[in-house]
Order: sequence, then structure tokens, then C-alpha cells
Amino acid sequence: MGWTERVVAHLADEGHRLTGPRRAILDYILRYSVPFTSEELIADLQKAGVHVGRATVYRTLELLHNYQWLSLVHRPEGEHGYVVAEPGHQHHLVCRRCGMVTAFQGCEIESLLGGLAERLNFRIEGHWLEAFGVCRGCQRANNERV
Amino acid sequence: MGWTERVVAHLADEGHRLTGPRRAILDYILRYSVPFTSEELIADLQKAGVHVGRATVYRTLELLHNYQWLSLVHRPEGEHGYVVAEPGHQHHLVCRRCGMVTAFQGCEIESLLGGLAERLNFRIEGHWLEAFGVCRGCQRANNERV
DNA sequence: AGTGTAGTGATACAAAATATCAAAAAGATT
DNA sequence: AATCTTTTTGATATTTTGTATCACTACACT
Repeated sequence: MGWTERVVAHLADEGHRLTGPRRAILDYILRYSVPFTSEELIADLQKAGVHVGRATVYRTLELLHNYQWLSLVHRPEGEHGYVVAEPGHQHHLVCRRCGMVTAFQGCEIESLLGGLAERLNFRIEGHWLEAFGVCRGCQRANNERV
Repeated sequence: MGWTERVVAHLADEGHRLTGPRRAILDYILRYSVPFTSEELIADLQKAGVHVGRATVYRTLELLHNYQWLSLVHRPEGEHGYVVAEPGHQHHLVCRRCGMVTAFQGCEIESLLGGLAERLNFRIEGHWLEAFGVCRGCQRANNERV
């Protein structure tokens, strides 16, 4: 079962309706290999001849983000972009060159934060970790060029 | 030597002028106990009768952020806010209730990411870590209320 | 005090996001 | 399949946020 189907099933469970525009957005989102912004999606849908109102795009992205079917990452240029995700704890590696995102889990950070929380009497409920650098492909591309 | 003086000295070192508006902004910034946005600062300065142009506020915040005298954190509501910081690697604990920010260092995350980078052939150049939860004060306040 | 230049601010402009609300369409019900 | 209830949509207006311009100001240095 692919991402779209899982999303669809989950939204239905939560009592949301599966509308044409939502389907169209879900289908389109999977084409992105790098993080995208709301405005980019709106423009791309337009160009692709998919007719969806801008408000609907914003609303749908927000909905998916709330359920963690989309994550926000910092793009090299500075703004936030959405990436397809799975609900649950996840982190991302973002390539500064090509923008590609790799998700990873394995979160030993919990323990690190645990000790900290104890010292500060701070009840930690979650965290946000994101790393950036240069992906394998871009390193190679760079070497070949030089 | 307080934060403001350190900033002032550093800016002078870097060849920047110490102007009235910059002074005013530096002085005002320290009043915040929670992260603030550019627009909030603009509005607050206005209310306080401190006359500084909006462009200048944006420019000054950007300047300070570039030198890491200000950090950006995710506020509970979702947007980014600035907090007073010290140059160098730093992370933040953000309280979901009151918005208060506590900085911390101790970054064993490096090693965690190091292993990951090796596995994925990804050259990691930096990361962004931020934790959120409930601070000591808000935990207590909550207990008393119940 | 005079001077070169970084910095300012009013304004206009551009971009990004939200509010409104009548109309459309999902999905349940019969 | 026709109806009904309610969510969802989309056109538009509006707000909010951020940037560009450029004549003018006032630092800092001599």
C-alpha cells in the first residue's frame, strides 16, 4: 500500500471527505524529489492544468501536515518546504546543493535530552532535528567537475 | 559586560556603525522573555514611542542574526521567532506554554550524525536541533491549579 | 568642523497567507 | 437514484509579511 493510499485511508478514518482536489494534490505531491512550498505547488498545479483553488492547496497542506503526512524542512535557501513523510518520529538530512531530503530515524537524542531535562527540570515532549550537508550524488558530481 | 555591550563591541570590530536606531533596537530586544518576530518588534517599538523605520528593523535583525547574536526558534504557534543568543553552536528548549527559551550546548549529536553520515555517504556540515516541552515554572503552575 | 560613506526611513511594491461566503459535491439515508 | 446534511471548495478581497528604491541623515575618522 503506497503513501497516497495510506493517507486516503487515514483521512477517511478521521472523518474527512475524499474530494477531487485533495486527490489531485496527493497525486501531484509525490512527483517532488525536493521540498516544495505552498506557492510552488500552487504554481505547478496551475502549469500542469490541474485546477485547484489556492485556498484549497493551503488547507490541504495544513491538513496533511497536522497528521504528519507532510514534514517541514529548512531548504538551503532559507525557507520552509514540505516533504512527504510518515506519521511518527522522523528526522531529515537536507542536501545543500540539490535539496534532496533523506529521512532517518534512530534517535539516540532522546537519551541526551533526557539527561538535560532532568538537570533543568524541563519536561521535554518532543524535538526537531535536521541536518544539512552534501549528499553522495552531489559530492561525486563535484569531484568529477574539478 | 552584558549582551548589548558585547554586541556593540563586536559590530564596531566588524566595521559597522553604532547608530541610534541600532542602539534602540538592541536595548529594546532585551525586554523580551520569549521569542519575538520582526513584525512584533516593529509594532512594540511603535507603541513604545521608539521611532524606527520598518526596513531598519528588518535589516538590524538580519545583521544580528548573521553574526549569531540572535537565533531563530520555532514558536509553539508555528512561526519563527528571534531569541537573544551568543555566537557559537547552541540549541534551545522552548516551553510550549509560556514560550520561554533556554539555551543549551553539549552536543553529542555530532557523533550520532557522524555514524549516520558514514552509512549514507552524506557529508554533514551542520545541524539544527530544538526541543520543546514544558518548563519548570509552567509545570508548577499547572500542578497548583489542579 | 569637514567629509566620505554606511545607514536610515518614507514609500511603493511584491509576495505569502488568511477570511469570507455562496455554490458545489461527498457521503449517509432513505 | 433522489434527497438531505454537512464538509469542502474556489473566487475574491484583504491582511500580513518582507523587499526595493533612493534622497537624505548622521556616524566615524581626520
